Amino acid sequence: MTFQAPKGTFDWLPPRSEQVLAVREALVAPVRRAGYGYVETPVFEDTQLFARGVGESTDIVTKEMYTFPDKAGRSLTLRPEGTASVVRAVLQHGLHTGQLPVKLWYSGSQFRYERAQRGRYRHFWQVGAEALGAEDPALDAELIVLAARGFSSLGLRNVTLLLNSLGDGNCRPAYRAALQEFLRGLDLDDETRARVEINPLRVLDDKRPEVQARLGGAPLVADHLCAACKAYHEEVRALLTAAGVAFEDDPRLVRGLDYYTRTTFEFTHGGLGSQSAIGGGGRYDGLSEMLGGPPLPSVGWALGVDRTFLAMESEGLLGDAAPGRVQVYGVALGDDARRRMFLLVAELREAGVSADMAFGGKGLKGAMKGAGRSGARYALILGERDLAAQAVQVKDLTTAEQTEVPLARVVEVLKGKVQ
RNA sequence: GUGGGUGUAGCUCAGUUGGCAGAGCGCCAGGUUGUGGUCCUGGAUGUCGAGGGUUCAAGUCCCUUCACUCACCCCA
Repeated sequence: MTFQAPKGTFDWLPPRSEQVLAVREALVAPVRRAGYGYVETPVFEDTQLFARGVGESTDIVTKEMYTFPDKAGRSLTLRPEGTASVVRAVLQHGLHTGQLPVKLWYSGSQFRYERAQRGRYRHFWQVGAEALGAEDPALDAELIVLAARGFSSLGLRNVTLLLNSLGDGNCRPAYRAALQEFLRGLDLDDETRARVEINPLRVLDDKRPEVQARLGGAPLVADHLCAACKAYHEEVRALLTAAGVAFEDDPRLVRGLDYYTRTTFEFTHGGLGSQSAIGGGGRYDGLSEMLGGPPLPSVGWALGVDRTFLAMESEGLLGDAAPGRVQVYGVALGDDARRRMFLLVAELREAGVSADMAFGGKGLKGAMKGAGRSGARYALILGERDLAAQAVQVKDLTTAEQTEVPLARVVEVLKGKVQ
């Protein structure tokens, strides 16, 4: 062993890598059907984008970013999340000056410098969707429904949707002050006490039992929402109910990014251990302005691909049957036959038939073994005898039935067999 | 950043009061000189995570260190 993947990272290898690809596609499919367009942004951005967008007081910004100077001395950061980049791209290219909302989805690597554990890695994969430039509870509901459909299309049953509203610029300051006053009266450790001053809402999210025990009488945001926020939230709830998406009201659900306003939600799964969130998001009406743009009320989510994979594994949804990698596998004996097989395999691929062949000068037995392992339905056997007869043996590996087919017709015949 | 657990073959793991480095799976070859998946036979593969110490002798005991992993914190 010479090198290994950096701490907190891991490799996806076949056959699991094929499965994770399918998971990613399944999560994205509902969004694409809803008219969201694909956006791809750089893996690194100006550090200030995240500092201002995600929030200076968040753990992500204060402790978890991969920040580095480039050769010209610019401070860059590997993206710890996707929303800030999407908003930046929308503003930079003026997408918001066209018809609203702008609906976008993305899929890609995210990076956070954290101590790794099950379901939490320094390099992880998210798919995300954002709808920018419209304040409409139907948009919040649409995104939540699309995420729920993504999870259910994978067969996941043990998923819980938690829902809350954080209020807006009108009602949140008063709530924040009331909460702060309550929290200051509690006996808390220094770190938590500091959080009370910087971001009191996140204290509600603390999972430590001794902290939770003290939060019993804490004021809840639901009781402090202004009329507009309350009506908005009720509409989101009603739409979800109408769409048949079950949810739980969680007045303590806060989430760790500063830009959220009004609707927040999280999808959790019971099979993951402590890293139970497999997706989450919310409304971020003020983010555009924080990044120097015009008011652009928006909502979005990100779903964790790796965590969704783990959730599926815990529900036994992955199976262990490796899917066939190719439909046809070539076995050649002798140099002349090998050269001919090389061309035949290329012709098959051109014709739309997936094909592989034995490499490395294996004997017949070893090559046939390779055919079996490839998962191919058909093996093509070409020896000197067959070559002389301008024919190839086509063997059905599931029935062991073997027929001779003229070389000139074999592509056509196989095309018909695998259709 | 804090606390636990685990490091032995490619993988999953045994290894007794300290006494020749092991099994299953996988891989390779043969049984079958032109036929896989089953079966039988044989074979290869080790810095026992690393460094130091105790001992006639260390995978095993002691110290240090590294890696992985789980949990806390936080989050997808």
